[in-house]
Order: sequence, then C-alpha cells, then structure tokens
Amino acid sequence: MKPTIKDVAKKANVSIATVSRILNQLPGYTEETKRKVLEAIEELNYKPNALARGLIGKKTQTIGVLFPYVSSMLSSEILDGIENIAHDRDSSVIVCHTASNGERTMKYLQMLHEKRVDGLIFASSILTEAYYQRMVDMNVPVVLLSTASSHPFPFVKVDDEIAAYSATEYLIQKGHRHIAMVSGSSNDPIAGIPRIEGFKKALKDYQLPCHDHSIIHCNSFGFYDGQRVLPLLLDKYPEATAVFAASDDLAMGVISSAYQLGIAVPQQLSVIGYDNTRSAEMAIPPLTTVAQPLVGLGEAGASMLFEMIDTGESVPSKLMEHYIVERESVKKLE
Amino acid sequence: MKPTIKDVAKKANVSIATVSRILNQLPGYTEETKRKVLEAIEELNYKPNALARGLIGKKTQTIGVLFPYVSSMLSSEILDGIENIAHDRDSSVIVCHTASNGERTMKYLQMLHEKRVDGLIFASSILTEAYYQRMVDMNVPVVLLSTASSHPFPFVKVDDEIAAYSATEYLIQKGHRHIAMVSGSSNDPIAGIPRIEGFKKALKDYQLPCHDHSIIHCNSFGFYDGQRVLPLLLDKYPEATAVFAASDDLAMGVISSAYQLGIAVPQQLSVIGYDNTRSAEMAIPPLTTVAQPLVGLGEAGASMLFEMIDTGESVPSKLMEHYIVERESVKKLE
DNA sequence: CTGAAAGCGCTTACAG
DNA sequence: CTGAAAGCGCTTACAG
Repeated sequence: MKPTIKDVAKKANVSIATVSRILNQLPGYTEETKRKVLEAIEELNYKPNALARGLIGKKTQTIGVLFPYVSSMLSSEILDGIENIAHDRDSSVIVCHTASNGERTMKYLQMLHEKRVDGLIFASSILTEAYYQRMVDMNVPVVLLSTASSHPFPFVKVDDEIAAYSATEYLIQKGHRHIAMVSGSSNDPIAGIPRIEGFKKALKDYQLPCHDHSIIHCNSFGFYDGQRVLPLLLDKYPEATAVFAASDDLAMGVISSAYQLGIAVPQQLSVIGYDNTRSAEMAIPPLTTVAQPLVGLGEAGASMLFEMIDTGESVPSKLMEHYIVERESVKKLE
Repeated sequence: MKPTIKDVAKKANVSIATVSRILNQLPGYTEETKRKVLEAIEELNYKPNALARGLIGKKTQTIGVLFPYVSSMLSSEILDGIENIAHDRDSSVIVCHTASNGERTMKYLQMLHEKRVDGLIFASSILTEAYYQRMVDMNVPVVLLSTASSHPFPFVKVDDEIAAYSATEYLIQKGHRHIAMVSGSSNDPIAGIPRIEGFKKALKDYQLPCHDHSIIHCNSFGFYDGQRVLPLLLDKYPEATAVFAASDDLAMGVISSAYQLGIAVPQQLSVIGYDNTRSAEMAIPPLTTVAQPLVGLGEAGASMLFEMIDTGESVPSKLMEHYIVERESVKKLE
C-alpha cells in the first residue's frame, strides 16, 4: 500500500519523529540524516497524509467558498482571484454552489464544518440569521465578499451606491438629461437598493427629473430581463436618451432589444452597464460600464481571510474602487 | 473546545463505538439508546470530524478538478455540472486553476494527493506524460473531460471533428460556397487539429474549394484573436461569404471586427461559432453556433468518476452529442 | 541530534 | 445490543 512515515523511517534507519522534523523543516538533525531521509522519501515516493496532519490540530490548508451561482462570469472571475491567493498560500479551495437555496447552503456549511476548513468566503448573497449562526458554530474566520451585513464579519466589496452614482453622473456629464435605469432585482438590499439610491441621488444633485417611470424594476440581473424590459421602458419614457443598467448582462439585454427594435446604440440610445464582466468588451458596440475589480475582489477577500487565519484576529472591512471603463455604448450629446 | 465523539458518548452514557454505529447507520442498538445519543449530539452541537474519518481509510468525499482557466465561461459551466453531481453525492469539489502551467499542475496534483481526494477530473488540457505518471501514483480514478489521450483513462467529450464537420455542412446547406475558417490554436491536438480536419472534410465531401488561405490560424481561442484576424482573412479571401470560427469567443471577435469594418453580419458575412457559451445568445446578432452540452459534460464526467470510485473499475469513454443552435448570424444564400 | 510515547477523533473487528 | 482496544498516519512535548 501507500508508504507512510513509518516506512520512510525504517528505510532511513531513523525514528518517525526525525522524519517528521525534516518534513516540517524543524530543527534537530544533521545534514547526513536529512540526506538519508530525503533519499528514502524519494525512493518510496512518499507523500505525507494531509488528513493525519490536519487531525493533529494543525490547519487543513483548505478554505470554503460559497457562491450563489458558480457559472456566472462574475463568480468565475472572483473565484479566479481567490484561487490565485489560495495557491500562493498552498491552500485548496472547495467551491460550493448554493443556487441561493437556504437548505442547500446549510448543507454545504455542515460539510465544510465536518471537513474542518480553515475559513470561509461567503460571496454575493444575503447572510441570513441561520447561516450566521452556523458560521459562528464553526468557529473559523469568515469574510463576506460583494455583500455585507450587520453581523460582525468583515466584508470586501465596492460601494454600490457610489458606483451607481458615478455611472449616472458619467451619463450626465456626457450631456444626457433624460436618463432611465434598469434596476435588476430592486428589492435586493445589497445590489438592488443601493444602486437605485445612487442613481436617484445623482439625478437629484444635478437637478434632473426622476419620475416613477425613470426606473424599471426587474426580477433579476440577467440578460433576458434587460431584453424584456426595454420596450416597456421606452413606452413610458420615450424621451430617454440614456439608460443605466444595474449589470452588464442587463445592459447587453437592453442593447439586444434595441437592436431588434431598430434603435441604434449609442446614436439613438446610450447605455452604461455595471460590473465589467468579460462580455462587456465583447458587446457590440463595446459596452461602457462601471467596473468592479472582480479578480481584485477575490484576491482581497482571500488575503483578508488568510490574514485572519494567521493572526486569529479580525481585519477591517474593505471598500474597493470602482472605475468607469469607457467604450462605445455612450454618445456625447452636444 | 469542539465536542468529539467522546463527549457525546459520555453525555449519552454509552461507548464511542455505539455512537459511531448510530452516526453511520450501522445496526446494533436499541431505539432507546439511539434516542439518547441523538439527543446528546443535538445538545452538544456535535459535528463529526471528516479528517478522522478519512484517516481510517474511508473515502474523503472530495474530488479534485483541474482546469486550465477557471474564469472562462466554458470552465464555469462545466464546473457547474460537476458540482451538481458532487453535491448529490455529498462530496466536495476542490478546483484547481492550472493556467496551463506544467509546474503549477504538478504542484496541484501533489496537493490533491496529500489530501487524499477520492478521484480527479482533468479538463480541457493535454495530458502530459508527467501528469499521467503522477496520477498513476495517486492511485485514484481519473476521468478526462473535453480532452483525450492514449493513456488508459476514460474521457468524456464531444467529437470535435464531427462537430466541426456539422458546422461547415450547415453553412454549405445554407448556400455558402466560399467558406473560411478561423481555427484557434491550430496545433492543439484536442481542440485545434480535429476541428480543422472536420472543416476540410466537409468542404471536400461537398467538392468545395479549400485553399491555404481558407483557414487562418491563431494562437488562442480568444476574442482578440478573432478580432485581429478577420481583416487578414478577408484580405486573402475576399470572396468568402461565411466563416466558421472554432470557438464562440473567436466568433464574437470576428463579428466585432466586422462591425468595425462596416461589414454587416449576417447580410454580408455569415458567422457560425463553436461551444454555445452563454455569450453566444447575448451577441449581436445572436450567434448561431454548434453547441457543446457544457453542463452535461460536467455532469457526465462527474457521474463517470463517481461510478469508478464506487465500483473500483474503469468505465467506458463517452462521446456527447453536439447540436446546432440556430440564431441569427448566418444568412441563407439564394 | 534523536527516539519512545501519547494523542488527534474516529472506525472496526473481536469478545461478551 | 454493547464496550474495550487497536489502529489510521501523523505531530509534539519530554527525556536523554
């Protein structure tokens, strides 16, 4: 069977304690013994058993990440960032796809608990009381990513309200006076409401009108909602010259719908998105959007988590900078 | 500290063996003891330690998945499928992002070995001799996903040559006679060469010309290559009325370039892609493409892996069906 | 510099 | 039906 530390010890003619020391770069052996042991390891093709190691109480070198959807561009770029940092730290990442399902999330939490992960990243969902309790039970560091809560876990995200404000302001500075918004899930306390507030605030600060029909509410942040909703929007607010979509997918839906309606973007209608996912640059026309540093969010979240794991203390929350990526979907009005 | 099986045993006034039996639904206790034990578990909020369990030699309920890029639409949909099946099986998935880097891949393999994963899915990369050796050392089932090799691991993929043939044939049936191909990484033995062969074969079967300049070779399957390459293609092959792009990203690049060149798709140039990633439906015009069942590939690969884990025997390789998704990027020529 | 031994939290024969 | 004990593969004081 697979060689164990005993086999190595026997082959090298030392005790398992010595092998362990060498494996863990602890002091206490001569160069000569080290050589012998390394040689035995090599010959036997020995690989230490991480389970046994973890059992002793050391870390498992594994973190868990919970995403509502693992197959969205958003999640996958964030995951990319997390994975990069974890790799630098010789840690593995277990991904969990919750489908925004409470029961499923609880089950994942249980699994991650049993596997004794060193920490948790909880991304892009609302932290319920039940999740919170379970996480407290686990007694490991957790960081919230692209979400926030009143519970005492640090988060990393961009300021949605300010970012939405920026997007709207950008449109205003390009000369637009009749601006509409496609809001996404408008009752979502994380990604819905704050973006709407930012939009409203910008309009107000610039003394521009914000009617009821300036904002059209959807049930999701997805492409099809954007597509579905543009005709309705234009019907109620035909003077609109620009729309701020609360996600890139929504924006792509809007552009797609405009295309079908024979409305030229940006000549007749300007569109700005939110996220700067990979698809924004592939859009026709290339989509102007307010960028979230997605990979950066993942990296920051993972770094924060590892710091907590190392120090045993919490870290401050972090707001990441958004920025406007100018492409070709917004026209400057003279 | 965290309660262990001992604490539960003490509280319920039984031995740890009995607790273990109840935990694992083995026979050998009265309803009454079971009740007591369950109660103790509940009160102590006891969670079994998966590390200790795994150490005994039982499975770790964890599989490892290796992707070249974790943040591509392709990978993330495949991962979605894998994760679904793993969840049904109460298993976790560790994702590894190899960046197509040999050293990094070897390191991941080492980590996964140390963590004693129950099996491996190796996706979308070429299985080198070194990887193969390491995997054999690990002595766990592995399945190849969207790739194949002469080594004796089962694979699941679509038949690239036939799928490419279908795409080309589709264009021919739409009346196109001058068809070009944007090939992606043309020396890639998995996704490069077979698609080129399929393209050539279709042209030949229908007695259509295939010149040197009918195929333009890229270094990747990415958007920017498609974008960069269209002008070159058209320069050498101006009569082309349709192009088969070896990936959706490539196709989006072609469409984007056409847009900038003032060439209308599909009126002046038809484009068919390959993959049917999420972005295909968001393209303008919506992209006709030959679909790989991405989530299905992930599910099939994971199912095969778990079957191997359960039975200890290999399973047959599997070719998944591709199919053409007709959208609006191909024009019928009269 | 080195080893014997206890212990991490479980499961699994074995014996009763 | 139930428990004592060995053992999974390591790490960590402790003693020399």
